[in-house]
Amino acid sequence: MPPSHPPANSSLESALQTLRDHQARVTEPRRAILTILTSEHGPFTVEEIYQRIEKGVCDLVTVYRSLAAMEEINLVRRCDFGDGAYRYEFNTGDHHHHHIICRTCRSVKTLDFCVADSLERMARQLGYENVTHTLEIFGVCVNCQKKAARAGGPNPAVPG
Amino acid sequence: MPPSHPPANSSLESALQTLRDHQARVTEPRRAILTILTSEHGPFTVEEIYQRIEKGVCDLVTVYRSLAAMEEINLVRRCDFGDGAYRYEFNTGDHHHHHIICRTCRSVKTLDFCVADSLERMARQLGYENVTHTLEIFGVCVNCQKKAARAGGPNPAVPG
DNA sequence: ATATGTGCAAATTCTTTGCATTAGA
DNA sequence: TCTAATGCAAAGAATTTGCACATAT
Repeated sequence: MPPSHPPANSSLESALQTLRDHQARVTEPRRAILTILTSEHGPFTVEEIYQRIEKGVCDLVTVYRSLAAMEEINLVRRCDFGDGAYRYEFNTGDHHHHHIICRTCRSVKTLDFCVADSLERMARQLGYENVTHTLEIFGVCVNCQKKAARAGGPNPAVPG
Repeated sequence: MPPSHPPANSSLESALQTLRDHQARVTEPRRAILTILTSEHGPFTVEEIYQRIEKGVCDLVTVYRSLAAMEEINLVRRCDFGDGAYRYEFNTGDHHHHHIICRTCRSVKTLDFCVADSLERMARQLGYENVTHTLEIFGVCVNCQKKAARAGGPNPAVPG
């Protein structure tokens, strides 16, 4: 018999604890947001998170405010895919990773390591403190390449 | 090979030529924008570029549209410092570089090399095409550290 | 001559703020 | 209790769009 199961969602639990540790309150909206971010992976826009929350639980503005508060205590990380809307993802400790974003379908692949640590180190050597970085990679994924090929081939064939 | 063009303000001239090569027209606003971007270094917000242009030469909207057109043909590069406004800089060929942005005073230092080429290569190996990336480093510069120390350092040092 | 670029005004989109009310600790 | 968090409405900021007019090629 399993004695005491590790909590079904330990990330969620420790996230809630992190809130408490920072004298931030554990409210229903925050719990809902963190439930989403600790289970589904991949950065979401504020709107996307909002739509995943059961209707009526909270306002869109609350999602904005909660995420801002969570970013401040490093519970979540804000990503910028350069399309005008910030995205948030759960911050799994200091295990840094990065994304490859498909420029066409906006799908996201996660790269589980980081090449920029050396850059951060250099920034520190230049005298900077509190160094962080953002790095995103963009491209067109295989699927979208295929679709494009099927649709309008490499030669649009404009008649003379 | 065309005969060697005299490199007067070579960056500006070749930028204008790039416009022509893409059947984009060389207008006064565009010339003004490129003059700024090829002489002053460091990415500027649209507003900053606009304010550097002699008053009356063009509308703010034209700066937006011109920069968008120029980005499409890779004449300029768009940077994102995560503060809500995009920034543009002249794209010096494929010689990639990156920035260290001071989180406090927003000053920018340029790093003349790039560590992310390997990441791009990997993205290509994963099947992605047309791969690019964005990478920015954030920190607090030496000056701002000093100011902070002078102002309200870790120990307010009440005399007596 | 004609497609391309521009100005002006208004619309869109994402995000933030003010303030009265609610609810965690 | 008592401060932090929320809802609602409205403001704000950056960017985009529509359309008549101007202009580079």
